[in-house]
Amino acid sequence: MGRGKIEIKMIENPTNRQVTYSKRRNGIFKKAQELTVLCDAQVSLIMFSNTGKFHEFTSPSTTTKKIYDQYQQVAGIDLWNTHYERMQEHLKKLQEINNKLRREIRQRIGEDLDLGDLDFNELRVLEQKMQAAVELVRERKLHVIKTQTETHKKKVRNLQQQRGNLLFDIEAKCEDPHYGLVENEVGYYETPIALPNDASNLYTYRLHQAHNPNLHLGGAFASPELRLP
Amino acid sequence: MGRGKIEIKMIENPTNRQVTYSKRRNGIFKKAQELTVLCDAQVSLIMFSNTGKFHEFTSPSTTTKKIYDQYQQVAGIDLWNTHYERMQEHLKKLQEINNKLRREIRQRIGEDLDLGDLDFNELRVLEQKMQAAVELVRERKLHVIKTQTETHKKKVRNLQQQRGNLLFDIEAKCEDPHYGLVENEVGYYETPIALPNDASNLYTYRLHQAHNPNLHLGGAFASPELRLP
DNA sequence: AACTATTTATAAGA
DNA sequence: TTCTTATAAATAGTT
Repeated sequence: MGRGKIEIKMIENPTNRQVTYSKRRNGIFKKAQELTVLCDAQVSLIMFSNTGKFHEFTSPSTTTKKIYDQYQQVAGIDLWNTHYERMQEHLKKLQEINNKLRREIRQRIGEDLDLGDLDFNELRVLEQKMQAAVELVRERKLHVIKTQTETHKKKVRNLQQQRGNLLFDIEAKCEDPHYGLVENEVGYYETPIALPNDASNLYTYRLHQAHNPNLHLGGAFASPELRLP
Repeated sequence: MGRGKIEIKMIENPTNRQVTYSKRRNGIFKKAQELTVLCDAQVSLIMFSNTGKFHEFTSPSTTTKKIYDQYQQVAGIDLWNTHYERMQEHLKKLQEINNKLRREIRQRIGEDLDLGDLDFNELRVLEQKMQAAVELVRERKLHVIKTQTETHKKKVRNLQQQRGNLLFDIEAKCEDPHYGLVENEVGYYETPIALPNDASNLYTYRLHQAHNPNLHLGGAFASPELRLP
């Protein structure tokens, strides 16, 4: 269909070839488009020229992926097999590791089913390991409780010292006639300080002592009635 | 290009449509083939008729997969993203579970790093669980060793009985003047029987006794010198 | 890219 | 479907 008939073989002249490619490509795309409309078909047409240029046509009613999925269904193959299989293998391996780990845990939990195929020696070794591990956890536990206790002791010591200082201060101020006892007490003890748990009852105790005017505190206080005028 | 010009719109008559589809499909395939040869291009042409019939053309120098791989490179998309991402997620989840399991095991092994962020109470609970598990393993161990011991005891008893029978037989045959003592011994003891571990020394012992002509066995044997002529 | 002589594709009919 | 054939469409070679 042209000025002359041509043989269907590779066009040697690159320019010619490129021109022909362009013309015929358009021709095919047009035909594909017409077929799509005329016959309500779905077409996916992908082309790469020998220079690597890419062109595609896809029927408007579909997408390249849809066509591709359909293609695979019909062809009964999975073009992604390699990739997919590699992932599947990875999944399988992880799953296996997972199961082994679970079994190990179950053994260490002492589940019958998983101890079933261990012989005496294996059980002996397992028991030793577990016992050793329990010791480690126990040590850790003791370490934690020891640390905690020490921290609390320190806090208590601290508070006791604070209390001592307070008493000292109060004593000093009682000897000064300008300071009233009550004001001083309120001023000191109504400050809302957040205290650690274990020290709170100690603090409460001090408060009671301090508020009871009938108690002698370190011999420095006396009830008003007993005071010398 | 035909007896009359046609409008490019869906052919309502199904038969007509089918015929046109068939004719034009062949036309496009021919054009695709020609383009492939003339211009050294790579073409992938996939078509589904509205009745679901599938046809494809692929340039001989390539494959559908190659074309689509190229397509994805050029288009910068991954048609398999959805699928792929789902698998990736699955992998990630498995990996996470894996890590948790490993950590649990490491805790039960007593590794410092993994006990680090447990508080006293958590450690106490863990210790209790582990101790209980050790007990289970110990019980299982004892059960196994008990079963094993009983099995061995049975075997020993069995062998002792066999020995008794043998002695009885030998005694009987010694009283029979037709049987030589030596032949009998060889006949009985050279039979290569596979014996369970713990019974082998017992057997050896019997062999020694039996081969030593100077030992009295149940009073039935006498050394040749002492034998009455 | 446009032109056009010619080849090719195909619509309609058989 | 396939063949035929009149005619539309595509395009090779040219400008």
